[in-house]
Amino acid sequence: MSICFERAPAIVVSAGRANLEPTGQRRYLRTMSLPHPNPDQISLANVLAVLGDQTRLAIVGYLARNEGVAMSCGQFLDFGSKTNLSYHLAKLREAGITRTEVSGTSRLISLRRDDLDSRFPGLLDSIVTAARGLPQLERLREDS
Amino acid sequence: MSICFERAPAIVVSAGRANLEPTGQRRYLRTMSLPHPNPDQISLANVLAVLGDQTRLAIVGYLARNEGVAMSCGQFLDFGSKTNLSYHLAKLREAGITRTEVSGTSRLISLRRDDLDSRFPGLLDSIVTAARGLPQLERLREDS
DNA sequence: TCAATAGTTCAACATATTTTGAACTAAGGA
DNA sequence: TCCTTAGTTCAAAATATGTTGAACTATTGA
Repeated sequence: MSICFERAPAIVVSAGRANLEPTGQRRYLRTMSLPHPNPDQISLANVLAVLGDQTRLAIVGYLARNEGVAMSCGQFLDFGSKTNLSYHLAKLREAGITRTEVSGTSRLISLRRDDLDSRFPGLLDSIVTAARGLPQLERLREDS
Repeated sequence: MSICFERAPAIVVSAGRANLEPTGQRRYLRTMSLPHPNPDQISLANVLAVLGDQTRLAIVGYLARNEGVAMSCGQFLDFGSKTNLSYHLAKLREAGITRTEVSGTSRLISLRRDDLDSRFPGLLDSIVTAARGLPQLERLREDS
């Protein structure tokens, strides 16, 4: 069991059926880096919207409490199902909140602290601090 | 034209048809204060989710830039239609972000700065500061 | 080379959020 | 008393978001 490949970027061939090779095969983008927004493309409203979700807020809290430790997707399995987690982690990456690096068969997730701090000073810290008093990992499921 | 009465609290009589007197008449709650969450009921995830919307973020930015000035709902008409604004202002109030006071036929909206600051230190300031560089009032419509 | 592992994608469904206009109410002023 | 003003409510439609399982792929290790 594992999770966290995340959605490949939409090299759309025909709407709704992305990443298909001419042969009809899917094309995964494991070896290339996943799309991350540039710092100036990170939108405040989007960051807030993405963090306005129990699951994602808990994930970010967990990342903050373990900053510096390499986190692979599998470590988040308590937060949801494999598929669902893949979805949430993609949201976090696409919003510019996390960075995802490829490392062998797994991926390493980290907070984009520097980018967030310089773009929205104090925001991440105030959120992470406020989130400390919140349900974490084990208590997440039944609370929400 | 005007806006901002906000949804009356659900003194539910039968689901989906709230605030009906036995006579079948609607009951508005103009003269009583509208329901606001207690400080300890303000949820971080909810605050973020509610602010993760262009319109509401712009409203809060506007309130922050005019703190101390009494703001009636009508002043926000540039942010949306009467009905729609009523909806967004209710969301802000229900999340504990704003306070709504009755004053004659209109209502005065203000930020719950003290409550937010003590519950989530630094959060409001970092958001408002970050929002300063964002589209405001006039530019809001075409941007989003 | 082959199996196992890690994670993604798709499609379908479920649910929640936004947006509208028409109908409405409550207070205040003429 | 009646009109105007300010704002709410409802119901319906449009849209967006979150959740699932089955099918899939890429890399690694045996």
